[in-house]
Amino acid sequence: MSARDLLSWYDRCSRDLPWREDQDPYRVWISEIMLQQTRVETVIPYYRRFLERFPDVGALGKAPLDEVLSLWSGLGYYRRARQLHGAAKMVAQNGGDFPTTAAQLRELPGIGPYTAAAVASIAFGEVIPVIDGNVERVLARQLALGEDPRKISGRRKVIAGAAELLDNGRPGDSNQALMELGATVCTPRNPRCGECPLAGRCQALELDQVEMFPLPKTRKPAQRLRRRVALVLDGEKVLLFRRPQDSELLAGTWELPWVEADGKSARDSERELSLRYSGLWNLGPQVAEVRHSITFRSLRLEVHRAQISSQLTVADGPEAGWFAAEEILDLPTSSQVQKVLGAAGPGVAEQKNL
DNA sequence: CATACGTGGAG
DNA sequence: TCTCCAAGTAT
Repeated sequence: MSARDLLSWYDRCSRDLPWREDQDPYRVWISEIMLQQTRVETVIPYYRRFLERFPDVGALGKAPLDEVLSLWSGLGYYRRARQLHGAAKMVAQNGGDFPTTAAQLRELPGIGPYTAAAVASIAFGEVIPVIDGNVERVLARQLALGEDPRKISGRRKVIAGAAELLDNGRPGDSNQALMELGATVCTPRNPRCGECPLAGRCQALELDQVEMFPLPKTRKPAQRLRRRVALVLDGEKVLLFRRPQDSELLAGTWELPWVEADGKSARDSERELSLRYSGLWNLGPQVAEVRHSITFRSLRLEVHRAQISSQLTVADGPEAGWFAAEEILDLPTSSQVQKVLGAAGPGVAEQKNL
């Protein structure tokens, strides 16, 4: 049972993933950004589309931000897309050559300690351990760590453990092996300890308390919110508004007009809509209800048909536009919008019973 | 150091 | 339905 066992396990059992076809820094970088807090299965189709459209850092740097956001639509954490684009411009400016060390990579927007170490070790062979959620969990179990692996003291122990398991000859594979182990064997629930190449050195297993580690994180309870969403149609076209590029939430994406509904009458909502988006609003019947959750908020979206005065001067409010269904596919949108339009979009609204 | 940022799958 | 949380980063 040793670091060598981990690497040989990886050589035998690693998954075939599209970003493992080579060690091109651009491709490794894109995959690492997409994989931040996002599951492998979710990332794969996005990664393929993205690489097809932006095959190299030059292509990405030259592209309009809107197109990048559009290919990111539904993937979440949209700040990643803007920072990716910003970093691509910086790298392209530098002749297309990536920084080659973790310390230099760390300077690029969107690249923190984890991503810098991942790209440096995988693409450039730097001997540096990566610490992600998988590694924290694997090491917390190995060490039966009785403290939060994200706090200073715990983190020190995790780093030491990861460094010990690092193979100096193949740091990239070695790092991926530890993450792969966490993703496929040393899973949060129902770990498959019988298949673990490190089982012999696992203190949590020895105590028969594998699932007790790592210590649970404290979690903020989700807020419950009810919102009224206005579906304004002009023939096949839907009225959408763009969120400001500097908004904290879903920046730069297009959304349907909405207001908080909690404790408010439909009349209140009409007034708020006109205040926020300008124009005169008339809320019609509800045509759908959509549930959606977004970072500690669970949303109940009541979708209403609505009309707006024809003398709407959108120049007074946020950027607005009318779009047909096919056009919306090419727009930066969030998954929330896709859900609502799927449930109550043009042509569907009439068939909905509510 | 705590908090905010999206989303969808699993149990 | 509900809770947890996944290859983190920025503030």
